Amino acid sequence: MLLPNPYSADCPTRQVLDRIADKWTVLVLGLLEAGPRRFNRLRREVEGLSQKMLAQTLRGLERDGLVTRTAFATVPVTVEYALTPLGRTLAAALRPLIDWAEARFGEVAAAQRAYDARDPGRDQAA
Amino acid sequence: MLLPNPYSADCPTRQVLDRIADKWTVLVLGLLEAGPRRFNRLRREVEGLSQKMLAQTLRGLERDGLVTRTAFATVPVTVEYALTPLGRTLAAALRPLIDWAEARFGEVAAAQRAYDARDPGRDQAA
DNA sequence: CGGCATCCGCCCAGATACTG
DNA sequence: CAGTATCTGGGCGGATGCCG
Repeated sequence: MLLPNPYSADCPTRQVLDRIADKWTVLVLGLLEAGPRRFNRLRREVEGLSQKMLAQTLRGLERDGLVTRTAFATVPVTVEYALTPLGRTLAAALRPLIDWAEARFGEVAAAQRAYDARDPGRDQAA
Repeated sequence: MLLPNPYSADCPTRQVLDRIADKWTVLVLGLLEAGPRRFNRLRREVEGLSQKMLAQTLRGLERDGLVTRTAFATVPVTVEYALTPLGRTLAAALRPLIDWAEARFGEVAAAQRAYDARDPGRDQAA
């Protein structure tokens, strides 16, 4: 087998990264890591996530074998989403990223302010 | 200070995650982790990355204090991009994700095939 | 409750041309 | 080489309405 190379356009790892690149995937996976959740609960817990995008995100995750969708025949119907074992391994791989964001966001924000405040024309020279 | 909460729309960590969510950021950071790179080299090494999107991505990374841009007064001009210390910590946090993609993409692809081949109407019930 | 279908506006990304 | 400027179209995502 050829080495997987995300820098090649047709490599499957690119598809995987593209899914992660989805605006909501990381957040949804993060919530499901704590336990199964119902549709509207996820919707409420991720601020700014529309019902359409949530449905779309969940279908994509289900298709990739990362979450399971289970419908209970209650009235009205109840649907629960949960991580698969594979999904749990991805959530674990994402953990350092979440931690980084929480630990370093202050430095990023400071860099942004410094960048925006500097002389617009200037340039790092050498 | 309030706890950073990526699930709140106005939390700065959301901005950080949104940057990672960029289609190209992870790939560019991955390349720069191996050492400084010039503009056109990056462009060539990431298949499918247009010059416009690369410029845009690099400007965003520079603004966030994750990469430095250094211009050499050669003819024609030479520009080199390199990770900052902060950028290196992010690249390190991204490593498990890259490794996951390379290790597990086969399972994801298999799940996709199984999903697409199944009876379109069916549904996981309980 | 948990969706799907439809419509639509807006932004993003590609293509192209030009510049220091 | 390393960009910026401008135009343009397609698609993403929001809003709304309907259904099991």
